[in-house]
Amino acid sequence: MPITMLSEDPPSAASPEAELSALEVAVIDFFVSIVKVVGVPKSVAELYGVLYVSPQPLPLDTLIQRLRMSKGSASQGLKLLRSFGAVRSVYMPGERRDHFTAEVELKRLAAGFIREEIQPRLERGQEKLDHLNRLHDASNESGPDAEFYDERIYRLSTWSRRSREVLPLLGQILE
Amino acid sequence: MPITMLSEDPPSAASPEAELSALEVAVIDFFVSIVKVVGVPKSVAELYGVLYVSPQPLPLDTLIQRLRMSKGSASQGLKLLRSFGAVRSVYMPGERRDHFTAEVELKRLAAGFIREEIQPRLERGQEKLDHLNRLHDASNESGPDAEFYDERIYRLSTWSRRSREVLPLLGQILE
DNA sequence: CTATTTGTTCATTTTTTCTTGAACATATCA
DNA sequence: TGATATGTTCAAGAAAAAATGAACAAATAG
Repeated sequence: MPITMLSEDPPSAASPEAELSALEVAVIDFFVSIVKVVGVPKSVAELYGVLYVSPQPLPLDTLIQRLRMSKGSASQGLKLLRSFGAVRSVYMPGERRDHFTAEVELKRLAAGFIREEIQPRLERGQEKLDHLNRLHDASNESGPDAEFYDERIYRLSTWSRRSREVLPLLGQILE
Repeated sequence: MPITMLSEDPPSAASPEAELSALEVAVIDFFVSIVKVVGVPKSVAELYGVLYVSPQPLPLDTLIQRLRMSKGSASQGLKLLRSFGAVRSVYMPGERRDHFTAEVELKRLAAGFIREEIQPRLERGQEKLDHLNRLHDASNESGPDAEFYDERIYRLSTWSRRSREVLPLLGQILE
């Protein structure tokens, strides 16, 4: 986020091509700094940041102009944000273009992210684990370390189960 | 993990340059499949996988030979794993080289990862948030959307606090 | 129906991240 | 001490991920 985009004026939806305000820059900066935790591209954090501090829903154009971002990135970023439920498109009477607004409940954000990003990975892990179990059952290992292998493989199943138990809880904990 | 490295033989620490066994490949495959959740390089998952199914602690050489990995990657990967507490180096009587063994308690693994990777990021986020708050206090905004901005900025603090509360809990939940 | 606006997809380019390998440091042995 | 073994660091190359921009599709206004 170039410092040169700073503006003293308050952010305004009335002027789509206005520079980002100091407030907007600071909010975006916050989102960009934490978004790496969840492995999402910076551009997505930028989009979310602008929508987060916008009193009005904004159309694609406005986001592109204010963030100096390509249409492709913006379109894909919004698609991702919508899949998480982090952004919704809002009907604006008399407006032809889609307008987007940010979902701001932490609980929902977390739930969407877990559902779309974490769960699928855990499922793929589970498939690998099934394969591993079949392999182990078939081999009928009987060396001196047989017990060790049994234990380690069994432990993976425990991990897998534990993770699947904890994830939904996480959603509940967040208020 | 090339399929050509498959071996029907049981994994053996006695033969450091032996091909990876089918069991080892399957275990590594499992770790590689889930490691993207935590944003750690594949090579690190491979190292951990080999140690996880090894009845004996293994030295760097062995890991390099069996995984066909460069010395640099192996050294750095082990450093990272040690920082998480996912791998410990073990004293082996009469052995000159360091030997490594995997920590297998999910609770400890999670705690180490949170401490080393998540917490620092949240702290940097908190700094950004402090900056944002100073900015907002100084500006003394009074437009029609003043309340809206107040609410959104306040909400970020709530998120930040909530995250810091939940993380330690996570460690406790995992048995 | 046609022209225009709006939005998506995807091949290419750019950026970031990971891996390698060689130089350097450190420790141990003879 | 010098020679060898072990391990780390880091610049450069390779691989992966993200961003761009142009072609395409869909919708709507005239």
